[in-house]
Amino acid sequence: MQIGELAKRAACTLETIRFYEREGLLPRPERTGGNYRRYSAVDVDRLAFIRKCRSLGMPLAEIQALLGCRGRPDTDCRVVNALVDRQIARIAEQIGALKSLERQLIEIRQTCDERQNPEHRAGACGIIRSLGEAVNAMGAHGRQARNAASP
Amino acid sequence: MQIGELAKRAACTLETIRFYEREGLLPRPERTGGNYRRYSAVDVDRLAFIRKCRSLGMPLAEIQALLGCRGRPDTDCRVVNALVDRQIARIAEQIGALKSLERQLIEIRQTCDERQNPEHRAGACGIIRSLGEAVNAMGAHGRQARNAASP
DNA sequence: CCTTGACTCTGAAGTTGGTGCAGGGTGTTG
DNA sequence: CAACACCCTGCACCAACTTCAGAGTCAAGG
Repeated sequence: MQIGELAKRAACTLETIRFYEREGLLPRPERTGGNYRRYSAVDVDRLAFIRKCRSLGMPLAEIQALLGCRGRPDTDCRVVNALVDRQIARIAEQIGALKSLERQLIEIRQTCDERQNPEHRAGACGIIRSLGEAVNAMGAHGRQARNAASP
Repeated sequence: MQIGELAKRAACTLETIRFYEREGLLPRPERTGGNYRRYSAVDVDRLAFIRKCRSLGMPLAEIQALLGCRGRPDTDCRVVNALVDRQIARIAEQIGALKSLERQLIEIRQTCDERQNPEHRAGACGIIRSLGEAVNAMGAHGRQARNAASP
């Protein structure tokens, strides 16, 4: 099959596939006479694995490691467990950080009391004041949720 | 004060300050004879505001808008409310997506039964198998948590 | 006066995980 | 032979910074 078919089966784009190839997650495939990439069922499996891992939020470097374990069945699978555990820990940490953000935002939101500010002037708005105050007792050890503001 | 002092007070790096200047979030400051940036208390406040908003996960474009509201006290503060509400909604959505990931990862983690696989061989590890399976009934409408895997 | 060290400057490139586009080539069908 | 779908490469772009190279500034010590 060619790249469009593979993309359809993995529900991703052609660009993503070529990107994974550049990054070394997918092997360089054979080419047809017209220089088209040609893929097989093995590639479908491998790409499905990668996309599944990505959908679980794993970084490509760790997916790379998991693919290695997958290819060598004698690998100690505690390596695999460790990677998954690390991912679980990361996600849990992010959830914690986001919940903290959510609490703070809701608190800040409530400082705009519509009754005390019936003309809706920003100068009297508690939100602007709240946001000007120093960061107090933020989430944990100085590390912030770096990507909390993704689109 | 010069940039290092401002960075210390805002608990950020020099590069971040220069970056905000390039992006138009901080005004271009006066310079000393030696071409060093010189800042005042107003800049400390403004930067603190920006960092607070960033710590709450807001994108720079929205912080820009909030800074505008902050500068013009007659602005209708419902604009501010809308920005904060939007941010709360984003955070809530992200928490939901991450919780779904967490559930899936924990489920997958449990497929490595240490009793059934006493030699810890990856070939017999249920995790590798689970990760190869198709993505089934993932979080909501095809949209994934793009940045779930931030370091 | 000179040197050392702390501080600052600019501009460019790297990070992550892709997305989008321009400008072309290939292959099938009518 | 034209239209169209499909594919190719290589580069630029997104957010929000971070890192780096190479150079300039300034105060204190010898």
